[in-house]
Amino acid sequence: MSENEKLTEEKIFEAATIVFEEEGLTGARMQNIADRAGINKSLLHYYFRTKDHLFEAVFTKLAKKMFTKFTPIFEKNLSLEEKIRFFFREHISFMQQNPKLPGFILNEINHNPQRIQKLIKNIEFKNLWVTILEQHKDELYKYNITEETLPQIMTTIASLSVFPFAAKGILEVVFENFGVDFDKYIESRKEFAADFVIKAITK
Amino acid sequence: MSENEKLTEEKIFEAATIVFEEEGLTGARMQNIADRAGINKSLLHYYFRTKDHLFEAVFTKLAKKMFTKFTPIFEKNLSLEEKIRFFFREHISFMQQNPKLPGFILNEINHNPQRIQKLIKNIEFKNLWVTILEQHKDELYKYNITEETLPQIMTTIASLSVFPFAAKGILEVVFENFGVDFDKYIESRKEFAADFVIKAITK
DNA sequence: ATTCGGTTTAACTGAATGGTCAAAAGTATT
DNA sequence: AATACTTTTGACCATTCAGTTAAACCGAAT
Repeated sequence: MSENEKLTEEKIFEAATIVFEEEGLTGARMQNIADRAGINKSLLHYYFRTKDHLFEAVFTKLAKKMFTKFTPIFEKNLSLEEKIRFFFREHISFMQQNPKLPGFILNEINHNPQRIQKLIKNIEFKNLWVTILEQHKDELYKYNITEETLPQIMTTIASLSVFPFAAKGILEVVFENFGVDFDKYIESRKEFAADFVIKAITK
Repeated sequence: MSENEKLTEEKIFEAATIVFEEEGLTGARMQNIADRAGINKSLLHYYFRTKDHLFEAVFTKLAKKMFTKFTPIFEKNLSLEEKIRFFFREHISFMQQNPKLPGFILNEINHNPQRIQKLIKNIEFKNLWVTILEQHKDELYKYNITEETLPQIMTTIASLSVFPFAAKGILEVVFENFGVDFDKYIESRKEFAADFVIKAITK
């Protein structure tokens, strides 16, 4: 039954997502995934032939989910400052709901960098830069942004948003000693990071 | 012979460091480590009884190496601005020589957060804050730093320094599309990050 | 009711892997 | 040179794990 089939596949996918995020590709066990999905291990191999197939499916979906969160900024009709604020709000909110995603993706890509090539090969980077340049010609001059500093600024923005989640395991423990609550810290980071960047790039 | 013993143990340690950094705890194979060290697999177990022992030894050493790079700032007799510049120069230089370390440590801690507790339990965080407060009382007022914003600023500084290495696998591929060289990017980041932070916190 | 497609299960396989053991090789001590 | 010790090795073991197989199950079409 196709109805049923989608259901099992969905169950497997969800279970695999949890286990892979938690244990990584090498640490994940097919038996563990099967147990979580409430099915037999053979059924895993019936739906996804090998562990690598299953991982590839899960990883691709999650990575796309993550990276597509970066792109809508280029489409919106907002000022640069508004875009920066919009990005931090949206991106951090997304990660609040998927806190293990950043660490998982960073780790798996570091471990196997070829993986990313498939994901971003269909992005036109030249166009992307041209788009920004056209949309914000005047603003780029108003701020300290040149073709030279753009990579620094882009990675800085990504840093401020992603790092707290990638380092969650450390920060939670360190914060405990300072009496800081991680969730509140994250909540206030949406605005702090935006303010910080805007302040830094304003002439 | 103790001379020889140190040598083999050192060889094992170096081999294990490379393999663990590359493959992680779960992905690393004892046979692989033995091969790289040019010794028999049994000898691994003679020096470090189990895989976990060996990992614990390697991880602890690397993590200490990493975290101690954060502390000397608190001892130096420099202005806050000088300290920030000093930190980015030193910390990024250190990671240039150990580019896989950040990703490795972040990942292993996320996977097993208890690990970090052992490492930082002997750091007195209350003292640390008092130290900063006393050393830079006037400066903290001069800049936009309060006890409220300190966690945000500390993690921001860490972000800017660590993230490019934690995301190395992604950035290298993305940069390629922009014609940017990762090593040059890192080199210029030492100054950029310092400028960026100082600009942002200056009233 | 029977056949037929897809689905699910239990039992199994073979390779990989962490770890052990007893013997060999090497070194220091007397 | 004999003894006692540590270091190194190769063969071996038990377990874990991804993946296979053949049979049972189940709902629908004939």
